[in-house]
Amino acid sequence: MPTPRVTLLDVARRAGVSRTTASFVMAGRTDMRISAEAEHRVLHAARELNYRPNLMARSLRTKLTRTIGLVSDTIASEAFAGELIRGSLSTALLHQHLLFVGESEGDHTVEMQLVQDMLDRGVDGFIYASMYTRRARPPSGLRGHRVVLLNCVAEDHRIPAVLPDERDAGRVAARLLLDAGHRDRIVMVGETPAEVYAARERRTGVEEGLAERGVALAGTVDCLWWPESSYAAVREFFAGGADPTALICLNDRVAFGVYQAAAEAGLTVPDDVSVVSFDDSHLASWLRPGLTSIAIPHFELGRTAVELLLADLPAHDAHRVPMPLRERGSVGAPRSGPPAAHGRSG
Amino acid sequence: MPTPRVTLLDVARRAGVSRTTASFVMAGRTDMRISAEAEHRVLHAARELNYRPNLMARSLRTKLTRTIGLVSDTIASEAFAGELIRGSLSTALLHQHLLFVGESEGDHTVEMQLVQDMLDRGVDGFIYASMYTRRARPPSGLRGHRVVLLNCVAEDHRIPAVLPDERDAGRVAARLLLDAGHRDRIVMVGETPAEVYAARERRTGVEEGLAERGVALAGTVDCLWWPESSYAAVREFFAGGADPTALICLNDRVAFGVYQAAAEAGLTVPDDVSVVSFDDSHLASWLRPGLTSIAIPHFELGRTAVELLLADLPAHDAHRVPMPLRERGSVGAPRSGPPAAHGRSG
DNA sequence: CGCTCGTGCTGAATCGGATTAGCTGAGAGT
DNA sequence: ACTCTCAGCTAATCCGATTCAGCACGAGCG
Repeated sequence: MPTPRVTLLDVARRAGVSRTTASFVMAGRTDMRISAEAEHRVLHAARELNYRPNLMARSLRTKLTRTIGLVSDTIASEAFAGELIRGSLSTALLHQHLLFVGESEGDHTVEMQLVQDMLDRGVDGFIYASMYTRRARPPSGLRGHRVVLLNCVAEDHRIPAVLPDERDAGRVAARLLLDAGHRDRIVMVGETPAEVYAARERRTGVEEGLAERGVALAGTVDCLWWPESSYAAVREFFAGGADPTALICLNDRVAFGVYQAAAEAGLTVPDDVSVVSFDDSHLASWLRPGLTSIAIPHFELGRTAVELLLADLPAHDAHRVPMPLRERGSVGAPRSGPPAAHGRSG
Repeated sequence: MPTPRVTLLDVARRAGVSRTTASFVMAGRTDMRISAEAEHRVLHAARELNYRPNLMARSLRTKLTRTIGLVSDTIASEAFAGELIRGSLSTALLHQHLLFVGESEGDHTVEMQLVQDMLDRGVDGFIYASMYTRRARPPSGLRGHRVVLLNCVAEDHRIPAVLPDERDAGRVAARLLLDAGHRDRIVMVGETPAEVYAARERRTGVEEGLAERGVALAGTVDCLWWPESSYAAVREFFAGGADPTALICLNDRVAFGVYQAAAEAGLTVPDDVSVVSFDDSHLASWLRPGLTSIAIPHFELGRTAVELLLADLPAHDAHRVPMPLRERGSVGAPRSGPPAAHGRSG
């Protein structure tokens, strides 16, 4: 039954009051005096008729739609995008909001069209999300509207942003190893170009975490953030006689390569060498032993962005979301004595 | 600059015509006579003022919002969900529509709330999507509204549905092997419970495809759709002296297990045994040799659902989307002579 | 007894478009 | 000269809420 929609007038008539009165009761407003009697009649009638306000009509008047636009560069490519959307979505729903989702695929024209289309539909605000943390230039159409950046920061820092707290994650990784007993044979694996936020922050965090207890990195293995690259670099590192007790990998793919190189060098994780990493991708749970990794909190990022948007907080620099440590089996105590001889022969 | 919105009245005034005339020009309607002169003035004014119609106001009158609700059970868990959304999204955008995205996580209450919230915002139609093909009971709130089912079918078959053409995919797999020269030593791997749509259809398709050329399956290896299960079952199969030239795996994870079992039996893919599979997940491209697999067309499924919804086609049984064959290196000609001896010793 | 005041409520305007009904002035037909 | 079209436009209404500006009535007060 495609029921003809019940309007406020229907409710008012049934309750024997004016539309105005019905409206005030439904809005729960107390600044206008309504008798308990009338209020009850209206609520009763609304329930009986199964009244649902027409949000388009309301929006026309109030300029509010209880609707948020999520504009991102990529939805499909990375598996975790789903979690990010899910976090935003469920939080929006909690606040009686709905989410328009749009993806630009990096195309600036598409992005502008999306923003326009959403504005035409009167979204109350925007979440402008990037799938990897970067410096971004949100489209000009967003100026003058409520916006929260997700996983990116604007050039002028005038827009509130939600970011994973990469620096703290670095500190956590450092402390984890220190607590396990490692000290001056901790090495970092992976390049850290200054313009890559996650790289810079993670490294800084690690160094800070170690410095807190008077320790410094024993060295760095420079390589791309891919298994092949880290495998090759770390194999050479071992071959050159290096003898770390722990390796901090800048992401799970790097750690994957490190596992391969360690196995080839006859080293066991974590007995001979401990490994800790960042991202907590699926890979981390697939590896043997399970890789201890510090997760990117995708769901929380989405949740926080929506909370921030709806709370309309002032734009301080950035809101950082803690990155949770997922401990598996790749970190242990360092070998106590001097290192056992090792090599390809075993 | 949070520009105060330009209204139709502003445009009309600037063009020196009435709101009515401006409205007709903007709507591009020809059933009302407007001089070329007036039309030009209106269009010019609209452009000058950068006029954008207020869609809430329009919707209030027309009951159309150019908005679609996508309600699904799961967004995050499966990686391919992104592609499905992306297909729907880009197609909607092409038709000047926007997409509300909602996920129920299987919770019926959440699902109902989502549908209500979307209806309150006047969506023109729904896409009710499932992340794996199944029989579904769309919530009662959808009754009387335009709906397309995506990746699921309703019990009463009264709602148009979009499904991957699994049966045709089965035929394609069969023909691929026949064309490569295989005939009566083709074996299927994976269980096919009647209630699992993909299983039933894929098997039927394979049998049809073979039957077209007078061939029948040489046998079936029964196992779950997971690597461990197929590995164990196929290993036993080989150990029992079975000697297939080709294996049709019911998905890529099954094929993964088959690769392992084949390697262990000293069989090379595709020289000793050809393998073809379904899904075309990432796994297929990761395996060596690359796995020839028949893809689930996620993007196309999303696209087709939106097209169907907007075209308002009558509900015939189901709209089937072709599953494209992705050829890699796992299918070759069968060994010509009698099978070489083989076993664990190679 | 008339006047103010507070309570409880209502009529009408408003938001920005779409749409219906009708008005005007020029040229054609008789 | 007098209707009759018809092209070309406009006034008015509607969609369904929110909200401003009162209005009636009874109690309290001097």
